[in-house]
Formats: sequence, structure tokens, C-alpha cells
Amino acid sequence: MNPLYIQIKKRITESLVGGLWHPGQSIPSEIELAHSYNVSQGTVRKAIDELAAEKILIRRQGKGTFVASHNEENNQLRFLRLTSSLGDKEKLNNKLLNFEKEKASNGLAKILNINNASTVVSIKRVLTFNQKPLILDLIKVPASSFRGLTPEKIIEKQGSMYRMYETDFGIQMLHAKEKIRAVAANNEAAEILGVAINTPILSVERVAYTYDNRAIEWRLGLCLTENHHYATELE
Amino acid sequence: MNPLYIQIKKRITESLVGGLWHPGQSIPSEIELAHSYNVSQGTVRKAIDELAAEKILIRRQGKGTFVASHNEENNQLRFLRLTSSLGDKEKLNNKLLNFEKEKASNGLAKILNINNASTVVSIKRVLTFNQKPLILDLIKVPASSFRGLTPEKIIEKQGSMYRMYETDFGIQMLHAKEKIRAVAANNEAAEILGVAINTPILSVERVAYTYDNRAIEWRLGLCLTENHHYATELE
DNA sequence: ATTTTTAAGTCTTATATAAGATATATAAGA
DNA sequence: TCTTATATATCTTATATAAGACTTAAAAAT
Repeated sequence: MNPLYIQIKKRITESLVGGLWHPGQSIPSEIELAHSYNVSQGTVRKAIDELAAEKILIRRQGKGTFVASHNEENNQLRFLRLTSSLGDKEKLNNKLLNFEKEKASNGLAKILNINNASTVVSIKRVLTFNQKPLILDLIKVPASSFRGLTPEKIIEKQGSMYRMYETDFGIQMLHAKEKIRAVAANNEAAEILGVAINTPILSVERVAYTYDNRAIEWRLGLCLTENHHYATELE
Repeated sequence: MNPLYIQIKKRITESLVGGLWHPGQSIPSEIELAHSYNVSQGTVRKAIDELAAEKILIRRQGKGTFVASHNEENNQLRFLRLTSSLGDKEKLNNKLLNFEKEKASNGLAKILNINNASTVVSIKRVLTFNQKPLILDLIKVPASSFRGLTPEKIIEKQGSMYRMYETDFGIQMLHAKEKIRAVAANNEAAEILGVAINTPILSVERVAYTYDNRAIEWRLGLCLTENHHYATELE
């Protein structure tokens, strides 16, 4: 049997998955939760502590505990690791290049845990920094989870994909795994990014997950690292 | 004034810096610490919880709380992010290419927080995986912190630098920041790694820190990512 | 009378302490 | 070898106090 606080954590997560509390909103106070789960405040606290450490919940002293949302200032570019090497702070801009539906390859189906050859939405876009192309993104998501996803919607949201997933489709992106490689720019990438063919570029392959480690998105980012770098911390 | 548990955390850290408890050894029990610091067990617990989350301490139920050490199985390759894309598990091998002392450049001095043009030890090595070269490492550390560091010592320790720092010099590597770029292999890198000049390779620039965010090492890794990738998690 | 400021009260999380039950690991003894 | 004792961290509950955020009521100023 799991410790009580783990069980409480699970029940809170279930409420989040079930949509009982929505992103940006506050959940009941610790004492209220303690009553409704019939445990002590300390146990609820420990459960919430862990969820806050996972950035699923956000505690604000004096105000309450809130469901994390991509519609918040500090959360906007949480998953963007590419940084200007000069400390520049220019805004990223977004341009949609392509939008189509296609059959998932076997590999992709496996990654997204969907049936072989089921439909995925495939999105191609370029992010520009300081008017210069910086990242060429290829994004694939299961069509079944994102019914009603259109190019217009992406343009309207200015490329904040995770905000759109959350607001328009009720899907919370919580964490991701990335595989990084150095590759040579092919024809297409070279043209779009405005560099010579075979220029070394950074290939960042991402799988994004929602609650319970359910994969919701596959993404390949091709980045120029002439004046930028991918920043990480090792702990 | 900081909360009590933060003050306790600081005092525990001071004991670690001061060498009162050594890596691999256990620290006093929570109750003993509570008595000696004149606070409750819960307060000590919260301090230790945070230090354990930072991987500075390691809790083992029924045994005690231990000072993290690089001389431990699961901690051996904790900072190696490069993984075989095929799931291979071959052992890495290590070959020392060069060892010399030199004057620190201005940039390096700033990073390592040492006087301009003070002496640093510069180490060049290559890591091979499955008999094939995989990573070309260039490592620079302040000579003053590592008196008595010799090529023999590195060879003897088979390239486990952080184990050597800990065991032979009493310096604990705790965390690091990395900047990743895609670059073209130059003459030297191409030759050592056994690839054509201008092959795209991954450049991983690392600054490693000990207690209190004191920088102890600068490192540049040039990695082949034909069959390997750099793996990260985003939270 | 109206507005502004201040104070008090209330809700929240954060911090701190205490105490007991439980799980795990090791050592000592039968 | 098996059992028991002991030490440890872990989990759970309970009770305070502190501190931040907000609301409301009262007081002061205009």
C-alpha cells in the first residue's frame, strides 16, 4: 500500500485530469481538502508539496494553491531552452509554413501510443528572432485529441502551442523529454533557415507529456546555434 | 531573517564544506541534529529534505542520511547525458591526450572566478565507446585548487574526474550548467574523432560548481551524435 | 457628504513543534 | 538459523504561530 500522501496526491491528480479544477484557477484550501479526503492538513500539504515541485500546482502564500497554466507570464516560455549567447532579449516571432493531416508512421504511432496509421496533424513553422530565422519546427499530434485544430487557430494564438492545447483542447502539457543531436542542414532546412546546405544545426527531438506520462506531442526542432545555445542545468 | 529550517540547512552545509562529514559517510541522525541545533526534528527534517532534493545528501530509510559521493555506483555517470540511440550499454573508455599548465584567459578567469592570468591545468582527452572515439574533452581547472594533479593520477582514476576531485582534492562537484551548440569539426577534432572535417558535432560547454555555487571546472565536450544523443528532461 | 486613509478582521499558505505509529536495516542473542 | 532488540528514516496527526493578500469597517481629511 502506498503512503497516504501518495494516495492523496493521486486523488488530487485525478481531479485535475477529470477537469474538476481548471488551469489558472485555485483548488480548495489545504484544510478543506483535508476534510474532504478525511486526512490531516499535513498529509494534504505533503501531497501538494510534491505536485508543486512537479510544477503541476503553484502555491501562493496568502492566496491559495493554483493549477499551473500556460496562460501565465512566467510560464510562457518555460520549455524554450534556446537562449541568445549575447544576452539579447528580442521577441520570438512565429510563421506557419505548413499544416496537413497524414497517417502516423509506425515509430510515431508507438511514441504517441496511438493505433498504427491513425491520423496525425503535422505542423511546420519557423521561429524568427530579430527578424532572422532561428528554429524550424516540425510538430505532430494525434488528430483524435485535437479535433477542430486549424491553421487559423495556430495563427490566432501566435504559435503558443501549449497555450492553445490547454485553452482550446483541455490538454495540459506538463513535461517533456528531449534528444539532442548535431546534424547537417538538408536542402529544406538550409533554405528556410537561410544558411548553406550542410551547415551544422542543432536537432532537438521532443516528446511532450500530460498527466500520467501520457504522450501528447512529438516535435522536431532544427536550431541555428551561431548566436544561440541550448541551456541546461545538471543536478 | 530566514526561516529556521533555512538556517539549519546553512549550518549543515557549513559542516559539509568544513569537512566535518565526508562523502559516503553518514551524518548524525535527525534527532541528534535536532538536539545539537536546539530545534525540533521536523525542522531538521525539512532542511535535510531540501539538501536531499539537491542531491547533496542521500536518505536511506533504516540506515541514515549520507553525504553524496561520486564513489558510488548510481552516481558514477550522473552527469553524462550522452546516450546510445540504440540502447547500447557498452562501457566508455578513456584516453588522456594532453596535460599541461597554462595561463587562464580573461574569459576563463572570469568564469572560474580566479585572478587574471593565474595558472590553470588544461587536460585533453578522448572518450571511446565500443572502441570508437565519441567525445573529445577539453577540461580546465584552477591549478591552485588542484595542487599535485598529474597525468598519472588521471590515468590511474581512469578518467573519473569528479571522483578524483572528491577523493584526492576534497572538492565536491555538485551541479553544472551546460551550453549546447552544433558546430563543424575542425582539423583537430575531426582527426581525433575519426570523422571528416566540417562534420557536424555537438559542442557541450560545461561549468561545474561545488557548494555555494563556487565554480570549480570549465569543460568543453565535442561529441559525435551519429549514433548517440544528448538526453534531457524539461520540467 | 464624499473621498481617502488607516485599522481590524479573515482567509490563505508557511513555518515550527511534538508525539506516536510504521517500515527498514543491522546487530545481538538464543 | 531464527528471533529479538535497537536504531533509523518515514508517515501521520495535531496544534500553534507567523506572514502575505484581501475585504470590510472605521476614522480622518477634504
